[in-house]
Parts: sequence; structure tokens; C-alpha cells
Amino acid sequence: MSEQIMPLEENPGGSDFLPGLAMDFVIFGFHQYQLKILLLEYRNTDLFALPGGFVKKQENLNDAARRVLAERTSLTNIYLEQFYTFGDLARYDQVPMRTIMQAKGLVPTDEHWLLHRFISVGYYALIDFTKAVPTPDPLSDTCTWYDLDNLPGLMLDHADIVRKALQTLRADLDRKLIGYDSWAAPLLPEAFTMADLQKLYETILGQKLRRSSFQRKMLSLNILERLEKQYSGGAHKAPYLYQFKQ
Amino acid sequence: MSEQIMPLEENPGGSDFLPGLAMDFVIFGFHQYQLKILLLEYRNTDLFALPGGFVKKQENLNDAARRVLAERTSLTNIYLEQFYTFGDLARYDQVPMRTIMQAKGLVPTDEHWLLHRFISVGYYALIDFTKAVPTPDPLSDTCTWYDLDNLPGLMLDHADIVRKALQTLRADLDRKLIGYDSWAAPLLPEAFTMADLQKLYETILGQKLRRSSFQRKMLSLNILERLEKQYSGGAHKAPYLYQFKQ
DNA sequence: TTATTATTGTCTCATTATGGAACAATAATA
DNA sequence: TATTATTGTTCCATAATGAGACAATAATAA
Repeated sequence: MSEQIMPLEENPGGSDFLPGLAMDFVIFGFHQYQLKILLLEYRNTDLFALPGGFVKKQENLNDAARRVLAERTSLTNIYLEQFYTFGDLARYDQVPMRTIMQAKGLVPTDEHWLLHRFISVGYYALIDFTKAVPTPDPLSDTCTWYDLDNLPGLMLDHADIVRKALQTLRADLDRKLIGYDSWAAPLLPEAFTMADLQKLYETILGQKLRRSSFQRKMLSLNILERLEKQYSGGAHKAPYLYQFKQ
Repeated sequence: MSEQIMPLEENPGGSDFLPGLAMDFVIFGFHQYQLKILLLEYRNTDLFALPGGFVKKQENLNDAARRVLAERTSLTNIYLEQFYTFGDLARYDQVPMRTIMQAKGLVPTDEHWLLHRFISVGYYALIDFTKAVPTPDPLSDTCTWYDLDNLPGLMLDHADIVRKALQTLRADLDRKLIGYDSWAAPLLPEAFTMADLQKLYETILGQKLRRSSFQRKMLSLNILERLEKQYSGGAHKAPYLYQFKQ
């Protein structure tokens, strides 16, 4: 959902958008050694949902995804991957959306465009937790980070969407780390230690990795640049700092 | 495209289908050591296209895919994977479809539903070359196997779709071989030699593999059952026959 | 009948990758 | 100054893979 649908009176039929087509976003951020995603909450409904949006009639699908992401996070140049398109009839349940609209004081007819069946293209994004400015859409009240392993109940099939996003992310970790822009860069500070990077890997994969093997592998990939030593603050040898090359 | 759109007069607005949403299929078959895909040809137009179809309003997306595949191949129980959804505005070019319809003697108005913008969900399928009965859809004249490395020019972005399908298939080869049903089974006869399986791998990957390593790896996966020896016909030791377990 | 040929199944050994532990180095703290 | 925790690196055992060798053998040729 995006600014364009509010006030609903200005776009009563959703006529700027391709009908029946939506996007849902699993937006990952990393903070304090925990993987988080952005969720929208609808006050007085106990409903939580993934940020979503619609595609304009004169807009590329992937451009629409970037536009909506910018609206929800204030960030452009986001690491973004399309991962699956969800089209089960079971998605077509009017109850949650009707509840949300009623909690807003809106009384939609059965024909309201937001109550129609939607096919939804799933995207996952990796963003800098510290730079994002989470912004609710016109129908929701908050846009907040939630720990991935402590999510509230999500409406419709959004829990499935999160599961599939995480599964795809995990499967693509190694393959997508190399290349001009790494998925890991937006999740880490400019300069980071090898332990930081390993913790990030472990958090995403949900399993521990061997320290020496991890260091050996990362260095052999030739994608890291070693900087001067860091001030650690810990009672131990200070680790090197790294940044992604180029 | 499917039976339901012909004659067009019976479904003038495509009103049985979700508007603006299509599916495109890259249907792989393997024959005489070559990887082939099914293409539709439109007589008097020089246009070739991937088989495609639309989703009914009361149908799951993935069920629609199986329905259309059955229409084009006569096969059910097909190995099928959704791999990407294509939504660039550049797809929205009325010229090819208008040419196709005109070659059929149809003169669509600018508003004809087939001339609208479509977002298309891409699927790839792996099917038994010998069991399929390729069947053109109502607008096309032939549905024929083409060698993957000798394709004719395809309309719209269909060449991109093929490229992405092959790329996904290659990346998933090892991961998807194991499990209840292997991608390879539909592309090979009931019983096959290790050389057959290796040739199939090599053809899909587009590169040679080492024989001893390949054999070692396949046997270690524990997914093959070794049968009695085969009658070879070749002037050499007869190889074992295998079939996929269970 | 015997030799030839091509391909197979398996083995060997070198090379490379990975698991798991060891160890000295050292920044902060006690 | 000693202690502590963590680091960067090394080592070695184990596993995986690359590359080739070799005897076995079904069909064919001689």
C-alpha cells in the first residue's frame, strides 16, 4: 500500500494501479546481533502485515518495488531480490482488510478494489538498520522492526512469505556475496570485524560456523579490504577492521 | 493462451481470467542428447513464442500453470517450478499480438483484452519427450520442439525468459536432484546408464564433467538403484542400467 | 576362433577443501 | 604487572575432488 491510495476518495477504484496485482516485502535489517524485519501494525485490530504496494499502470514491476521500498524506508539504492509470486485462492480473504478499513472508520462496499483477489509478487530487501526511517502506509499506524524469531501473528499468508524469503536468502548467501555489490554491505557498518561478519552469517543461517574456516573462506574470496586495527573496548587483542572492496 | 479464448467471440473480454496476468512456460525436453523446448509458431507471421496462458478467477496460480501445461503437452504430474515474474513495460508491445490476430483474420480493437499490458509469471517444466503430445493453442499453428542452442527469434522478451529459466535450472540442478521426485526422471527413460545421466547433466550445464567424479558423486547420493546389465549394441563392455529409487 | 576396439567400473594418487584444535599475540582490565 | 578474552594464524587429520591408470568385456573385424 502506498501514499496514492489515501485518501481513498481520491483513488476510489485504485485506478492508477494494475488491477489484482500486489507486491509484498520482507525487509531485513540487522541490529544488535539480531535479524529483524519491518512490519506494519493496524491499531485496534491486532493485525500485523508485511509492507506491500501496487504497480502503476505505466511503471516497470521492479521499479514499483523500489518506489514502495523508498516510501516505507526513505532509502533508495536498496539491495532487492524478487523471490516468488503468491497466487493461491486462499489469499483471497476479505476479512482482514475489511477489519483494517473499519478500524479506520471506513465502510467499504463489497466491490471496493482493496477487497478483490490479489496475486502478489514477493521481494526481499536488505537494508541498513541505522539509516532507514520506517514509515507506515496510509492504512497502518506503525511501521516497526521485529525480531525474526519473535514475530507476531501475521495476516493472510504473510508468514509463508517470510518463510520463503528467508529460505531463498539462505540458499543464495554465498552466491550473492560476491560481485559489485554484496548483500552483506547494507547490514554492516562501513568498517567491520571478521567476527561481525561471521555473526551476521550465523544469524541469517541460524547456525554456528567455525571461526578459522570462516576467516579462511572470506579472505580467499578476495572481496574484503583490511584496514588498520580497531579500538576494541574488549579485554583482548584488537581485531582488524575490514570493508568490502571497491 | 488456452482453449478458453477460442472462439474469441465467446470470451470477448477474457472475462474468465484475472486481468493483466499471464504465465509463460519454458518446457524442457531431452532427446538425442539435445535439450529442447516447446515453441508455438504463428503461420504467416514469422513469429515464435513460448507457450503461455491465463489464470482463471477461481483458480490457484500454480494450478493454472498445471492446467495450461496439460493443455499443451497432454501430460499431468509434470515437474514444474516457478522461477521469476516479468513485469517490464517493454513487454507491453501490441504489435506482435496484433500481427498474430490479423494473420488469423481477426481485427481486434485497440481495447481487445489480449492487447493490454500483461505481467507474466515464468515457469519452467521438465517433461518426457517421448510421452508429450505437443498441441498448439487456438491462436498458434504449430507446437514444436526446438533445440535450445538453435532457437528462432522469439517475440517480446521471451528470449530473456528462456535465458533466466535455464540459469535457474542450472543453479538448482544438484539441490533438486535429491528428494521424492527428481527433475532428471522425466528427461530419461525408465532405465538408463550412468553415461546417459552424465550426458544429460552436461547438456543442461553446457560443459563436460569428469566421468569418474560424476559416477562417484551420483552413487554416493544414494538415489540410484542398479539393475542388471544392458544390451549395449556398442563394441565395448556393457554398462549397468539404473533407475531412480522409489 | 581370435584379435581388436571402445567403453565401462573401479582404483590410485595428487591436489584441494574443510573440521577441529592449538598457540602465541595483545588490548583492556584487575 | 598479572589476568583475561579474543584474535590471527598455523597445524594436522579428514574429506572431497581432479586426473589418470587399468583390467574387464561386449561387439565387431580379421
